[in-house]
Amino acid sequence: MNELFSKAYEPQAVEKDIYRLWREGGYFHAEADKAKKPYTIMMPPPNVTDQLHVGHAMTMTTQDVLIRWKRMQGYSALWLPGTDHAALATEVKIVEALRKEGLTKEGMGREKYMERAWQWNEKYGGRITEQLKLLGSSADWERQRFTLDEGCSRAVRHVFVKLYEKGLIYRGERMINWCAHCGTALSDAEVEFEEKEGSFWHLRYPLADGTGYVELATTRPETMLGDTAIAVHPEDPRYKDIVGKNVILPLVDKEIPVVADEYVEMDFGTGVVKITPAHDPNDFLVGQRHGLPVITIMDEAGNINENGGRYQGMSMQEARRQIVKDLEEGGYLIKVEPIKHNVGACHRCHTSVEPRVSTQWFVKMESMAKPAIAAVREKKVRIIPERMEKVYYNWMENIKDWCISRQIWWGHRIPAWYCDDCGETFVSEEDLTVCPKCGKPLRQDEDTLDTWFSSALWPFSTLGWPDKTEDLEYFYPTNTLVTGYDIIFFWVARMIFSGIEQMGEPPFDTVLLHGLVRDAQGRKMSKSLGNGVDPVEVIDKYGADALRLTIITGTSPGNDTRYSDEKVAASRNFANKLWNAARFILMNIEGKDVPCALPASLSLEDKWIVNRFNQVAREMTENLERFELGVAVQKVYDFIWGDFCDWYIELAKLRLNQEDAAQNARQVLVWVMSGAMKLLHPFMPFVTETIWQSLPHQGEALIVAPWPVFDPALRFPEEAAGMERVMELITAIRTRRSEMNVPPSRKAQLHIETKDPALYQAEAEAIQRLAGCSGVEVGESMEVPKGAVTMVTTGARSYLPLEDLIDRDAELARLEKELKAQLGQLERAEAKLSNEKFMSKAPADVVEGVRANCEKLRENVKHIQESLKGLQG
RNA sequence: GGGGGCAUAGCUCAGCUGGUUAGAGCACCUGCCUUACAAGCAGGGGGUCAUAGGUUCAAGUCCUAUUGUCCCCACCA
Repeated sequence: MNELFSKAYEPQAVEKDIYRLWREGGYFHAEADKAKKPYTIMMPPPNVTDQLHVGHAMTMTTQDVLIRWKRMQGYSALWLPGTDHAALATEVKIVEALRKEGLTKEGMGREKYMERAWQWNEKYGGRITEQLKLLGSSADWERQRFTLDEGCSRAVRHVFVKLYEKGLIYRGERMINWCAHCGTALSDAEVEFEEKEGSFWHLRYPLADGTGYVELATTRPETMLGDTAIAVHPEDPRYKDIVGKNVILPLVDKEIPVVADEYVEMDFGTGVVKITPAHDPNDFLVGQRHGLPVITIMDEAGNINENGGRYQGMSMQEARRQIVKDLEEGGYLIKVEPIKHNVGACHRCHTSVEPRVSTQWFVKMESMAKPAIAAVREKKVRIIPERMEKVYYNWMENIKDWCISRQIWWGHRIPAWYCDDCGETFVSEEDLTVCPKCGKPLRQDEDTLDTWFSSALWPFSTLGWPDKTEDLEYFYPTNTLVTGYDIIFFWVARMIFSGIEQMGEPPFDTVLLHGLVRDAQGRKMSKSLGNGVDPVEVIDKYGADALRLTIITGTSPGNDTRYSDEKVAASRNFANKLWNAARFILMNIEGKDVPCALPASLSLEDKWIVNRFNQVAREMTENLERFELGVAVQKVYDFIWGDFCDWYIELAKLRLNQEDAAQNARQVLVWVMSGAMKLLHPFMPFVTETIWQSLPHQGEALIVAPWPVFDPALRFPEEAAGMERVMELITAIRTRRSEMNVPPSRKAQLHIETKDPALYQAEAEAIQRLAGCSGVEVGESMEVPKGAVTMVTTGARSYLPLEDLIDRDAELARLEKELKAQLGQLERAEAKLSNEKFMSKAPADVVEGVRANCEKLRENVKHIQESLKGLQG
């Protein structure tokens, strides 16, 4: 026997070797193979600098289950892996690393910085892919890509130029979200709103004609430096007279007009709004409508600029304090009211974003959003769970232009060049140096692109696009895109419109959205809470299979799940269960020639287990097709533990000791175990491969073994039902013995009264062994033995004489209780059958079911009544 | 302000298009080292399926409302 087969499963001892076996076998690699159908998953590229967390474990396990299943089904299954340069997220880390060395990016200059960034990237990046391998990810590592590699960069430039030429990319002065800490513009999707305690400062702006003042309220008093008007609602009777007049902007001492605009809500605050077109998106629009000047008062570092007069150089926070103080001293502050309001924060660093007008590059969204919406509406792209479609529509239908330029250096530099001499702008796939118009030197745009611009192209840029490659032809469009519902906007939506725009068809047919993994208390895992789980540690302790099983068990698409060590321990126990079942089989086939094939003749229990296996194979396939991974794995778990181990192996033990029956039993054991390993393999690849390799098998590896297909020749419904009646009896005896505290050593002769003696006779030995009887007597009718307990089960009444152990009154009471229960059920069933409406409206098979049940209950009742009579008499 | 999820055993969750007596894992109780496994085996207790209505022959499942809880979007200064 294989000496690896220690009593307990030790994942650490096998996982590395098995992974190497797969890689060396080249099983992860997929080719454009015309003889096979393609099945493709594009791995959502983790950030280069990421460390494995349970969220990755969820995403990757889900994808690996699907890809392994499809590979076994005979598809050319490509799971294309890679990493994302994660522009801003990574730059933040690089800058931080430099800071520790006392360096700044500005200090070292762009060229030096990029050199260092790439070095840093090489050193710290890529750890994530090694960690993904620990999970068992069967991705095609030969095709691994990086969003900043040469091919992806070429695709990015190609798309940029194409969209620019179509007028879908433009540069302009617009209101954007500015993160002063990161020093860059952000897209709307990168702003998170957090509810914060703030203040509502009520201010008094004097009318320029000296006839009084106007009261207004603001949450951001410092922006008054950029006020170019105040606004009231045109219908507001309170302010009719002042529209068109000027007020004096306090502290700045400048006259600004009072305008009327419907944007103002009369009921909110005082009904007067200060208008700061440069630092509020709504004010910007009001400003445009009224031709107001736009005065930017904040610089890129988040400080008050030269337009801020004596406040110049202060941070926005400092300026606020000083301005409030000055307003108070000047008598302009009426009152301060506490208020809860939502404040936008940078998705990366969580500092408050400041709305700010600046010149940026944008992608025009309207025309691309339309076909992207239609693709989902028409089910060209199916979103699972379906309810998430609404989230997608809602975003796509209200989408604004996408700000794609970032004032950082790590990323795809915008392929735009400016001629300072003639003022022309050139956008080009090739680097330009001199102005094609006037021959003067050109200056390239300093900015880089939003990281999601390149990941939006992932499904085709990774297959060689813009070249027309064989891979692209074969694998595009891809099939299943697996990701968390939290990045529908960032990524899924953008891939869909990019795929349609560039390739003419959506990049995948299905989006499978899984939930988030939370901690045991249901909280989001986060660094600040310190409740994160390191999957590498979990794998070390329990094994990758246990982690994978835990993550898939009990989850359904789109629903969050909780992680706990206890769950992983339970999964580890299941791996151990498999291991021991395999050990048992190996012990029994050692030195014998046992093919992995069903024998010509099958016993009752063989037919039962084979029938069950066949059924489970079908149910699993159905559930996998519906992406119900949690249900699918539950089926095979129950089959292996509940049916195969608890019943079939125990039944087989008998036959293994009988010369004539042993070989058949061995073959069925091997065949079913091997088949079960196939069904479980996508979920628990390491332990199943290890076991499968140890058992007699055909083919070189389980990872490429054919997925079990439902086989009509293996249906044995009659025999399976018979076996289940026998099992019901065994359980009933065990229960009775346990209830009566009969010690296991105490055995008695079992009498079975049944209309189907052949069935029980055939399984007499099994019943004797599993129920702990001294012998079994079967007959069509028999006298109730004295001092016996009675078991009424489907199709049989059985007696177990245990005279001295029986409390006659207790046994009577028990039978009475059971009779009552059965009568109650019978009554309900009969009521249904005599209910005309039920009989006329319920479908025939339901009626038939009730009728059959009714008959069974009547028989049970009869049996119990007879037993009662016997006991009383 | 708009949208959505969840609410089932002490805990974590299944329960597909409504159809016999609502399931599993963990925890708990009882008895077992039955030569694959004590990370195990056998048995057991425990649920008026959040609340109130409604549809139906039939509701955990469908509809309406309510309560609690979590999330997403919007961002009225």
